[in-house]
Amino acid sequence: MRAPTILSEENHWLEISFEGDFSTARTFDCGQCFRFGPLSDEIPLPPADCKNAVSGIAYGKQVAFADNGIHLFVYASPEDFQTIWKQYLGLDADYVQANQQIQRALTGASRQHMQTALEASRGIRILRQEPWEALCSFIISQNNNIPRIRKIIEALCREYGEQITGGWAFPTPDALAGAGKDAIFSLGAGFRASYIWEAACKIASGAFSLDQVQNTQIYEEARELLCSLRGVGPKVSACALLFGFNKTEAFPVDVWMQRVIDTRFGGKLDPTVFGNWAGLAQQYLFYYERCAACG
DNA sequence: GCCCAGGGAATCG
DNA sequence: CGATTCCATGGG
Repeated sequence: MRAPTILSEENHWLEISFEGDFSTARTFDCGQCFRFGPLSDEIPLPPADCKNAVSGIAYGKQVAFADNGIHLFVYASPEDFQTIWKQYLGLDADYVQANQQIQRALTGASRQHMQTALEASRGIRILRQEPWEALCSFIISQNNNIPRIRKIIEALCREYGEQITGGWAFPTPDALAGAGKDAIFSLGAGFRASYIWEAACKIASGAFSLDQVQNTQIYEEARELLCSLRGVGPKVSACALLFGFNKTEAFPVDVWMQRVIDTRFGGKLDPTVFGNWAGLAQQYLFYYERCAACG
């Protein structure tokens, strides 16, 4: 595949050409990340033909993204684009091939539905978030709704994250271990506070290694490692692996996805038919059901 | 197996 | 409007 290319730079906005599709709106609205929203007013507007500009904080930096349906626009330095955001957005992955694999995986009515979901979701990218942020965020996400998840995460960042231009970085495991579980509870995290704090302590002390999860190539082994943490079960581990550890074969099933499986696939859907791109297929099906199908 | 644990959103009556 | 339900996981 063709490598993404910086075409121009204006007002700190980079214009990027790349292969495949990219939808800023769908990528940042499909529930995979919690720290992006409408463009902050401290950031200059992208070129006039852009829609759906978003900004947020990841990898300890404020960043913004937009697109005009043809090219992608990134508010960042060219160096950061090459070393961080290109990978973050999955522009180095072959989504053309991924979509082909997803479309060919099924037959009959199932194949037809997958096709419909893909078209409605075209341009969603699986973001490659930081492992700790993804793990912590999806621990918080359990039995919870998105506005409240965002609120808890922002409180954690404001209280325990490093201050940077435009806000606060996601707090390190060290910082949250030092905070204590009562302090995390008092930010509104509820019963998840002890899960967050225990995970932070294990990672800060070296008793648990995120690098080991990252480097474990056998999916089931990586999943078991994560599930050894309290508060991390099948759903949370799948989300963390998909969004934070670049394990694109992860296939998170929450109540919505179970409903999709029951109503659209007769109660049976084997994620392994999508090979290493099961997680992308899951995002298409999930987004279609939650956002696109219901208008 | 069953209930419970924050709390805000969604849905119901 | 108020009341109820939802949510993913672990512990009692």
